[in-house]
Formats: sequence, structure tokens, C-alpha cells
Amino acid sequence: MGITERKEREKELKRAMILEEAQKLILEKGLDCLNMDEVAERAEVSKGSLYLYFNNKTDLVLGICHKASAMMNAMTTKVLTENLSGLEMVYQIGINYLTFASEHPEFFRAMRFLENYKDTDQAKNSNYLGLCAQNRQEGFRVMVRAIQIGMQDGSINNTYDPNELAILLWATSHGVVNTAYMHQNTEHFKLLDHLGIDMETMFKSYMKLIGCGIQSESNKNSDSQSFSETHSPNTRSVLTENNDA
Amino acid sequence: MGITERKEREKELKRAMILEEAQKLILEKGLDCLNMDEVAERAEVSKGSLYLYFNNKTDLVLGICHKASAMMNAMTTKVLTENLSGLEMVYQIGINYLTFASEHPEFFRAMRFLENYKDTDQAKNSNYLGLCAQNRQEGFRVMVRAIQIGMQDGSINNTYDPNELAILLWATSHGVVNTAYMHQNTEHFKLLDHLGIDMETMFKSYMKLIGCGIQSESNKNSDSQSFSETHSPNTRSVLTENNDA
DNA sequence: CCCATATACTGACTTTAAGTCATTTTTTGA
DNA sequence: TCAAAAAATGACTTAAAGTCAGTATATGGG
Repeated sequence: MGITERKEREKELKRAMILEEAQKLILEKGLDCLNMDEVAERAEVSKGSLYLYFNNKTDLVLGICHKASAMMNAMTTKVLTENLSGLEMVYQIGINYLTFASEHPEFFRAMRFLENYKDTDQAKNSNYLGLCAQNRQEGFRVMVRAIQIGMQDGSINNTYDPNELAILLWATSHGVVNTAYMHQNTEHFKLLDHLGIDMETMFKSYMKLIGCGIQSESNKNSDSQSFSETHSPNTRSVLTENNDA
Repeated sequence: MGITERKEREKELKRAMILEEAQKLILEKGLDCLNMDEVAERAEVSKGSLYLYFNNKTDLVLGICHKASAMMNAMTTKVLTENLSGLEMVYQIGINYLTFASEHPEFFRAMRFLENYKDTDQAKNSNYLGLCAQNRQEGFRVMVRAIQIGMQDGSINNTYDPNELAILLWATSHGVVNTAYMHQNTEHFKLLDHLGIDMETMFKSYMKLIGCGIQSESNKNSDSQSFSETHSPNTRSVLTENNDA
């Protein structure tokens, strides 16, 4: 009697399909204009049905966040399996985050939304909130692991506490990606007129800046320069102008 | 015939009063629950009047953001007048930001809101948006100035471009303050269970980490340790637990 | 194949909160 | 004192989230 299982599967599939459509809508019109009637129409279900699959609008957006965090995690975890030094892994994790933000702005928007609405009752009643938190913690653990690897292989200064260092790298890289994203996508954000910033260049400078602080002495002497120069990650630059820098 | 002037003054005063009340409401119930009817009631004006003073809800929230950015700016600009090295100024600017975020969470919340709604038509029609952008740019220019001072007095490595470095410091410090804020104020954010983070400790580690990258060689040799230890800024720690670190 | 039950779906309706505007009240200056 | 201008009001309109009584479809035994 696999009927209940089949139904469960079908329900999950439909949920995914609705999320897909909502995602497209965000990409087209922006998260601010996301409208449940429209989502229902696009997904070819009635409004009532839509609310059978998602508790409320916040739940739906969190569903998208969950997809985003799962995707991020897959990318991040993969880095650990590559043949890289710990320091290079840390770099690659950052680049992945950057790539993700520029290739999936709708996911990035959704995650920024989440940051603002985490504390509402609606968010707290969503199953997705916990799943997102889990994914975030898992991603963070990968970062810690990369740092530990770096401390063992001698590429990262082992006088730090790995957890503390991971939090700082997490926090600062989020800040950098966020600022770069804002500069690119938000009309009224420019910190400095005529200063074009592309995400990739900015991230490289960032890695160079903190590289000094996290590298081991031996690593600094051997290839500190190459650290910020040799890598050419497959991140496409999204910026149009770049007068400065 | 100073009547129009007096009226203008009164109008501005009333606007400020309404903002004050709205701010209190955010502090009490959170930005998510901010409700225009309630703002009107608290400010002892009718709803219609409220809309004479503010175009719409976004305008009102941007009004609060504007207050916040003005306050931030005053703090930041003052640092330039103090008898500090450029590097110490940079540190102090960061600490000010941190202090601001922990002492005025309602302002911090409003500014985070702004980040999400900058691109809506409502925000674009608000006069406050431009004023906020101006303040942000002014704050940024102070940061650049501090860096230039540091390059001149020899405390900051002068191989960087001051603008680029300022953007990186801006971006990373925002990331750090934001992450620390989330850890403290958001239930479902913990990157690591049982890891208590207080904003001040985290910010000090951050400054230590990037200190290596921005300090001049001479500064590193003379007092690099003291850089992250001697300062005891008057930031009250808001965190309750702190098991780790 | 038919029917009773369960499950899934529907869209008209309710609710909530932002935003408007015709009317009233207050202020101004002759 | 009063007419015109300015300011203030709150009942109303609108938009969009969220609900639910009723309808349709699927299931499984007889």
C-alpha cells in the first residue's frame, strides 16, 4: 500500500513546483512585489490550495531560503573534498558564496529578507526556519573544518581558535559580499560616486587584506602574493562600470 | 511676517515628535508590528494628519533611518578631531558603530529594514532616502580621511588605495557588527550552539585579525599587541551568556 | 461497477492595515 | 468681525493576506 507514500511524494513535488514559480516571480518583479494571488495563478493552483502547501507567505519565502541554503551547503561541502590547502579552501568557500550571490540574486534577496523576519511569529511557525538554521550551522562547521585543515597543513596560523576565526571569516565575508551586492544592485547605495566595484575584485582585495592575518608565517614567506593572484574562479563579473580601482 | 517660518518650524517639530513616538513603538513591539494607526494614536494626531507629515509608512521608517545616520555621522566625525593616530581612529570608528548598534537596536533595525526596501517606489519617493545616502557617503569620507591620516602618520600601510581600503573596512565591520547583532538578538541564528559571542569581544578579534593587514611594518613592530588590548571603549556588553571564547 | 468515505481542491468571503479625501476646525490678516 | 487659507479629522476605499464552507476527485470494500 504505497499510496500514502506516492501522495506524499506528489505533494512534495507540487510544493517544489510552487516554490519554483515563486522564485521566478521574485526574479521578475522583486521580492517586494511578490503576491500570493499571483503565485497561485502562476503555479496553476487555487489560492486555497496554495495555503495547503504553505502556512503563509513567510513560510513560502522561507521555503526559498531553504533551497538557497541547501544549494550553498552543497557547494561549500564539496570544497572539503578538493585537493587544496586549508587556506585555499577558505578562499574557495568565500568565492563560492560570492558566485552564488551573483548568479542567484533572487535567492540572495530571499535570504536577506529572512534576516529581517526571523523574529516574527510567522517565521517561527515555519518548519523551514529550523532547516535553514541547520544548513547554516552545517556550512559553518565546514568553514571550521577547513580552518583546522589549514592549521594542520601549515597554511593557516594556528594561534587562533578555529571557531572564533571561522565566525570572523563568516561575518566579514558576508559583509563584503553584501556591500558589493548593494553597490551593484541598489540605486541609492554608492558609498563613493564614480567608484565602480565588482564583486570579484572586491573579494580578492578582501582576501588579501585578511590573508595577512590568517596565514602562517611560513605560508606568508612562500606564496603570499600568489594567494590573491593565481586563483581565477569562474565568477562572472556582474558590474557594468568600473572607473576606479 | 515670520509666520510661515514659525509654521515651518512647528511642522518640523511635530514631524520630529511623531518620529520619536514611532521609534518608541519600534523599541516596544518591533519594527514588524509597527502600525500607522498606532503611531497616529501615540503621537496624538489623526491618521489623516500623520499622512500630512509623512508620505507613507516607508517614508516614516526612512525618517528614523535618517535620524540614525545623522547620529552615527556625528559620532564618526568627532573621531577625526581627537588626538589619535589614523589607525586608532579607524578602530574608534568601528567601536562607535558597534556601540551605536547595541545602544540603539531600534535604529539598527530600521537601517536593516532600509537595506531591504531601498529599491521600492515608496522609498525612492522619500526625501529621506537621499539624505540617508548623503550621510552614508559623508561617514564613508571620514573613514577615508582617517586612513589617509594613518598613512601620513605611519600607522597604516600606505601601499593600499585609501578608498579601496575604506570600502573593505566598511564592509567587513558592517558584517561583523551585523553577525554579532544577529547572534544576540535573533533566536534562530546561532552558528554554533553554546558559543556565546559578545559584540565587543568579537569586534576586538576582528580588529586584531585585520590589524595585521592594515598596519604599517613599523607599527606592527612597535605596538601591534597593544592595538587590540589597550583600548577599553565604553561599550556595554549586551550578551547574557558567554560560555566559549 | 457502485457507493461511502477520505482526501484534495476551490474561489468567494473575511480581515487587516495602508492610504485617501470630503468635510470640519483653526488660524490668519484685513 | 469675518472671509479665505491652512491644518486637522476620521469615515471610507483599496490591496493583499489569509479562511472556510462547499465541491470535486481518489480510494477501497462490497
